[in-house]
Amino acid sequence: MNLQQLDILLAVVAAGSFSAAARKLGKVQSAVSTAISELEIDLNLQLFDRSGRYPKLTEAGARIVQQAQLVRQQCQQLTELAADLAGGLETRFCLAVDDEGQLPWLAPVLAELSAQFPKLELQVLFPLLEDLTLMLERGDADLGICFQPQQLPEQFLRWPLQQLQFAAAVSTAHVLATLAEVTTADLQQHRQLMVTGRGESLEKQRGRLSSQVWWLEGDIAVLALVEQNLGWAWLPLHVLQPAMLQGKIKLLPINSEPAQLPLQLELWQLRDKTPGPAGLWLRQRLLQLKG
Amino acid sequence: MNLQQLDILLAVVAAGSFSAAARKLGKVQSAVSTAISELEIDLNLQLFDRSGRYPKLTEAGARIVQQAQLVRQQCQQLTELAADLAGGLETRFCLAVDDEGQLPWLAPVLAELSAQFPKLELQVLFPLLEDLTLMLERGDADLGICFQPQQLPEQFLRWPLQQLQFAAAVSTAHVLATLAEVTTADLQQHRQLMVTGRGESLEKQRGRLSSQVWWLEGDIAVLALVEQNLGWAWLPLHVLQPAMLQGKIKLLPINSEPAQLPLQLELWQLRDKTPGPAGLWLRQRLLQLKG
DNA sequence: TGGATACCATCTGGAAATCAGATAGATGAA
DNA sequence: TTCATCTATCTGATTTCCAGATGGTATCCA
Repeated sequence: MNLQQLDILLAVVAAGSFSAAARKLGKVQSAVSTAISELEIDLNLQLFDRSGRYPKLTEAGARIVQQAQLVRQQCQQLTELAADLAGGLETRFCLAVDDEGQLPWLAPVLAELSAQFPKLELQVLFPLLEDLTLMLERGDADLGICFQPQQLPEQFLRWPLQQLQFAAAVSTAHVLATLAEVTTADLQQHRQLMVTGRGESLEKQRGRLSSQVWWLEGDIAVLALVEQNLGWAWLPLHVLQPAMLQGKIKLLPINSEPAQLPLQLELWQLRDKTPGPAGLWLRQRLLQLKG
Repeated sequence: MNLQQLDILLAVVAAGSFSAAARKLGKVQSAVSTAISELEIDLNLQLFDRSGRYPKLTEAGARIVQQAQLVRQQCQQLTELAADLAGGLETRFCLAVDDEGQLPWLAPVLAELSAQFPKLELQVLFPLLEDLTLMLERGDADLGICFQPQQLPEQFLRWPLQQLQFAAAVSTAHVLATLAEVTTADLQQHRQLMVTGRGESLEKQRGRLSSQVWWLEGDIAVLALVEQNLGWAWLPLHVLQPAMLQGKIKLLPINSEPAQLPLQLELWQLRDKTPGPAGLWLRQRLLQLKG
């Protein structure tokens, strides 16, 4: 069996006769005739009923044509994939996002990415803090979305994205929730819930006020424990919102500083790495999203 | 691009080297080498890194191999389908069942059929009474499951299947449900709900007692209207059972005849039609189900 | 370091498949 | 019946395909 034979078979079905298919394929009629004959021999099946003026598909032939179309589609996909890869498309693209709390605004962009690069194999991971920079450094991730750090690393190219508002929150059942105004001294006396990566770093101490801290991997986990009244925490507003609307938690009104603390979100990429078309597209799309 | 090239590619990946693949394929090493080379030229992609002793798939090559396997699978399916069809497998098999109320016991058999003939294209229809015989006669259906008729047709081969128990039932809210014993005279005075096909026939009058009848296509519809207290009906016990357990309907105790009326289920096939392997298997399986 | 082994790329002549064109027979419409 | 159009088959020329030989390279081991 042969790909050409299948192509010819499909052409014959589309054109309605061997001769017409031959004309359309730029071949001689005899070529088509023999190709079909040999396909019939190979499959040990009569595909056409030639008793009339025009060849007519047998029932078995019709089934075979269906399957032949599937084969052709897969071949088509293969050549398209090859063309994409030859054009430099990444075989695998890994986006590292600091915390899955970003997903709500990120998911629509990923949907666009999927439409733009249907053959791309995408991986989205949520490493926190220094875990993310480590992945970028190692080349395990191609592009990173994270918060502006206190000490700026040299090996990365960085672009600003949107600002996220952080606020301090507690369960409505918490002692702090009863106060009309809260001081940092108040905060220091209660357990603080904080986000951590899997290693140690200075970065994760940012925002620490309390001496007693529980560390959790991810905003979602922190929020869950805040709801369970296990402490207070700084969290992005959009992560807090649903629980606030349900009346489970309350924002803390802090006296000496603004109740809401803005943090700059950034897009990172290893300086000496040239991204492929999907990486370029995604970078550009994320930057224009900011404006 | 070529099917052979893809085969060779897969063989190389499996064997780990061009030479080993050649040995396994019964070809010369040069054939494999040129085949891969030309595939690379066709796809405009480097599939292997040849810098080492053994060729190593590139990342792009790995993606291509995945897709090549899909192509091969579809081709495999095509040849298997061709072999099945060449072996006489029906391109399409239509089973006609008198009423979908039979499905509970029939579905497991169809599951077995699916396992036995995975490539078969099955159609299951539920024509009633004379609609079913018409479909068999016309060749629209290959095998029929229906009730033993009053006048026996000559053009069919017939095999007995199991017996089904029929009973008369009404809604628990019906006047007849209050009686401790019911006579045919009682039944004659209330609306009877009966099954009908889409045409007219004598057969559908069987079991008619009342002068006032509503006709419905199928037991399910009849049961639904019985539950709505729109009349009484003869129905198979296994159709009545769920509604009985829910207390929606009640069986009628009839004085002069047994409360339950058995009807013989039969398997039908056009006398001069030779079935394919799936038809033969299904017939045999249904008959051994009876014993 | 040098030899042995297994690997890949390339070349070449002969075998095999493929193709275009010609021919003959068949069908269906006018 | 005639004519246009179809399919099957044959044939010689071209092209492709293949096995084998050869040379260069990577890896292992003494």
